[in-house]
Amino acid sequence: MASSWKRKYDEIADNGDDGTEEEEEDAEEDWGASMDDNTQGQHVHVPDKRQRTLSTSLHSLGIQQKYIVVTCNYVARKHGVTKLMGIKQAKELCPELVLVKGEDLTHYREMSYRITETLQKFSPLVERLGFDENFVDVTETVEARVKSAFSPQLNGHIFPEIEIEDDSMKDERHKRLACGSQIAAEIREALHSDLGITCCAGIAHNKLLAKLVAGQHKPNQQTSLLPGGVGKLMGTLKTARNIPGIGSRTFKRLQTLGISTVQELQDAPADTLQAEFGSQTAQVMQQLCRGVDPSPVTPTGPPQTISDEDSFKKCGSFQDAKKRMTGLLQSLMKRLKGDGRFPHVLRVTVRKLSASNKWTNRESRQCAIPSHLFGTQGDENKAEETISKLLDLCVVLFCKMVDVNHPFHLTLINICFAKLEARSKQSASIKNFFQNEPTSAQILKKNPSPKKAPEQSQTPQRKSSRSFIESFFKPQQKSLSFSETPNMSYLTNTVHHAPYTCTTTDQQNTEATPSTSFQPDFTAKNKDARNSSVETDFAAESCCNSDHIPCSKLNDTSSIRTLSSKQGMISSALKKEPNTTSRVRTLPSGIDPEVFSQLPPEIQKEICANYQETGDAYRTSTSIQSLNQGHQNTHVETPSFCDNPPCIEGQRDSTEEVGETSGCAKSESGTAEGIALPPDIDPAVFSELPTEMKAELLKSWQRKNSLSDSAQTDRRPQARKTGKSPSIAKYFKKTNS
DNA sequence: TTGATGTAG
DNA sequence: CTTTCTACATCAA
Repeated sequence: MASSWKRKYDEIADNGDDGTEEEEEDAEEDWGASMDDNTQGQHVHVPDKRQRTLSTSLHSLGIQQKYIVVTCNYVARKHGVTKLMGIKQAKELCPELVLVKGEDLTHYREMSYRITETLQKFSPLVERLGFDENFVDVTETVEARVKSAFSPQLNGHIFPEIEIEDDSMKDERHKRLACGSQIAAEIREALHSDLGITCCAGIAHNKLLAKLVAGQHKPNQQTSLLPGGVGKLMGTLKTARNIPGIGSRTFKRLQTLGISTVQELQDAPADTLQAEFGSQTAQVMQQLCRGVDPSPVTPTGPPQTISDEDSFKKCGSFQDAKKRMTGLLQSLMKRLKGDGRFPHVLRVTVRKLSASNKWTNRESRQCAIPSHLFGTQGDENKAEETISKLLDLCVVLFCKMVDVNHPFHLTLINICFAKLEARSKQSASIKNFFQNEPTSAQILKKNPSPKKAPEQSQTPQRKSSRSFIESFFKPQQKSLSFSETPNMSYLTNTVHHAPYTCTTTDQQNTEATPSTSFQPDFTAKNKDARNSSVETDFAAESCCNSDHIPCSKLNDTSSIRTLSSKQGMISSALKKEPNTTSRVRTLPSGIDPEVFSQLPPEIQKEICANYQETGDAYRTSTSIQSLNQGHQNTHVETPSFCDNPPCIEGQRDSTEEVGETSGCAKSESGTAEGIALPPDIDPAVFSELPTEMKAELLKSWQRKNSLSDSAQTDRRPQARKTGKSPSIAKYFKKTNS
């Protein structure tokens, strides 16, 4: 059923898309597959009546993400709907357009992994390329079959489409190709019967070619590349941009050199390319445009990061940002449960609205995740607690990029868990925290927990995968280089078999080894697209609600407060007790003092830094003020760091002070003594700096002071290049272990 | 190691 | 020329 509808959809899509790029079509098919599922009635998104109509392809259908139609079927296209078109416009053009939400990738992801698991039954060498494509190296099976004397018919299409003479099968390469095509057919059948998925496959002797041939016969078919067809296949590409590995940026640079077509790239002088891209990249491109791709099929292990993001028209308040981050953390935590590992690094990325760089402008900040956050065994009811702690970390990172004291406009927030490692099983004693942290982590790393990460079991540790283009350098397969010549690739539309693996066949004529690529049109079951409410606000967790007050107990000298109550309280406290060093320490919310005290000093520092700095900043602000003049005299508006009006008061006062004092003189003298430095700056070192440098540094600290931000990181990705004050700062940091 | 950038689907 | 979501690699600092 699924497949039949799918087939129809594909045909339609195909017909409708004549002049367009291949790759785009692939993508559409995949989304189409998901639509297919909706018509199955397993999920309630599309009414029954519509299913019928949809299945006869009379209805306009689109997949919606946010306010965009990411893809749509041919019927919709007839009405003028296109990819990435706004919902509004699409509805105007096509009022009866049926939209299916496609933001929640859960089901796509799950199906994707089931597909690669299925492929792994045929060979452990399966490399994922996104959610819907896989390369499979079937060399071993091919070798075995070739030896068995049985010579199979070639299954599926061939490229180019020529008559094959009878004795052509005497050519070893053809035999291998035929075997590869058989395997591809078997794989596709397995996908169909096990998962109800249809796909295309390409069979060739390297990944590049397998991927490219796969697209020759679109819906649910497979194509094998004959040894002599490489040149012709490359010739089918309209521009060099269509070569996998040459993205939009690279292509623009090529155009700069007057190179657009594959032919032009092939003809381009090596030095010209080298001058523009460097020798390595240049060489890779030269190989690619000739259909040469020595990169091995590198088995994909479990994901190295787990991230989730949310985009929106505007996020302009701290409160809002926290809600969104909370929502992201919640879904991330759910995903984490299914994985046997825990993240050790947390990264927050934002995209600020900016006139020019609308899409390219993402900024991120990351930090280590204190191990105790995930350390405990029972994550049962701890989830919320963990989320609240993570949120605090996120907020800190967030504030390093966004000055919440000033109006801001974000269009995206992403939270990423990285450095995924097995959790420590021992109910870590305090000692473990201190000494063995890194060690035990490393040990554990070598013994991955037998959890249930999908492909984990079979797959090799970790692939040292490289980006497409770079990957071509590395493994110089001897076999390939000499046996060379042959170009047989097998690629199936949805399935790529990459038959030869460099590793194995040392001397073997890899030439014959087929590599297949599979691109299943996996059908995701779109169970609940509904919980992925787009712009919906997530229930804010208690802890992040602004007015929520202090929590836990105090540790000797430390007072704990929730982040939200935060600012106001912190600043006022500091006012009362301006004396640095021995002052009360304020910890972020949700951090248990006892646990905190057990953390390695550097982690403690990390956690405190921002809060301390905040305090410092306030205390310091007046003295620094003068330096700030030239900068932005005014803008003293309310530094409403907290979302929570009530607690802003104290803070507001203090900042306003700052503003008012602005007229002062003492431009640099103040720098010496009366000023508190950020915690990670050694006063001794600082005092020895040239005054102008001090001024420069103070300025930069002051700028971010208002908030938290220890890293004086305020945006400015470019600051690095100009190498100014921010970057200078690091040289004066205390060596913190 | 961090953060920006490029690529891919 | 937009704008979705996720994942990975490389490279400069």
